[in-house]
Amino acid sequence: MKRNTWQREAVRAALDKAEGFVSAQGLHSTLHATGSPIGLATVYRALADLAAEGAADSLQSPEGESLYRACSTNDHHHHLICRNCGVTVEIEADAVEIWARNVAAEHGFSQAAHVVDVFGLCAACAPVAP
Amino acid sequence: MKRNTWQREAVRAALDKAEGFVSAQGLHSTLHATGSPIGLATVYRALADLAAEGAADSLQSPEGESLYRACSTNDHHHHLICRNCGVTVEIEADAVEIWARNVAAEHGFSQAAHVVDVFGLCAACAPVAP
DNA sequence: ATTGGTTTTGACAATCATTATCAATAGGCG
DNA sequence: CGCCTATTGATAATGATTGTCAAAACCAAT
Ligand SMILES: [Mn+2]
Ligand SMILES: [Mn+2]
Ligand SMILES: [Zn+2]
Ligand SMILES: [Zn+2]
Repeated sequence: MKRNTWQREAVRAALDKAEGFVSAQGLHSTLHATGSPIGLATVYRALADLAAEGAADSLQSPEGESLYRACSTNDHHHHLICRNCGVTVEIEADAVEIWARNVAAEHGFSQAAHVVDVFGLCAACAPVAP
Repeated sequence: MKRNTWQREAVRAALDKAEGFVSAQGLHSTLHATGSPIGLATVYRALADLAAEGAADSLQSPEGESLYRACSTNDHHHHLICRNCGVTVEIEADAVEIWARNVAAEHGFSQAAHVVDVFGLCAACAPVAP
């Protein structure tokens, strides 16, 4: 049985407060900055748990770091992410879902999953990082 | 000026022979297995160069490892990848390109790039890894 | 409220991929 | 051939992530 600890709640809360996708290291830094003595390994475990139970979305940054986000919906969706400030827009696109399913089927692939993310500069960041 | 070394050619050749996406570590192992004394750092550098000059495609595996492939075309395209054996199918889909461009524009994002990959089990691997 | 079994934590070590060093090596032009 | 310099590779360093395990915290049952 899963137990309730302030550490898990702290991670959940910090993830909710975050503007966009954040790394485990980054979230740990943020938590420490606010006075929390939570351990780094615990942050990693909490984020992995949240992702496993569907309470958080995760993706690999272009640099290969694992990033997490508390999304507003638990339905399957994708993201438009600012590569400068991390702000994220949730995107639903049935057309892409159907396309992915068909592409896999047409080539005899089963148990297909897909990674669809768009990275760019948000309107606020476009001026500062041309 | 860039010099020609047998190491660069060895990496290029090994990448051509590979069925699908491979990691730097994996390619280095393969090269060693065939008797090549090439160094690991050199494989990393050669792959980075090939990717930078557009001669190879690269992507992040779901586990966060960088994978490379010598694709048949240098045009922009995406991939359908067997997560068991690595065999890869190159996919072109204008509909997805247009969708990605529009999604970014609609939300005021500029300099947008996208990651679109489909992972599944190829027809040959479906039986062995249900 | 106290107990006791089980889960969770966290400091630290261990992994693993990737990158940085830097002396030795080897292209390639004159 | 000889020199200059890009490249190599053994090795150390880095950085994210995971493993270890004794101590601390949960929580259901007393
Ligand atoms: Mn989708
Ligand atoms: Mn595309
Ligand atoms: Zn931004
Ligand atoms: Zn396969």
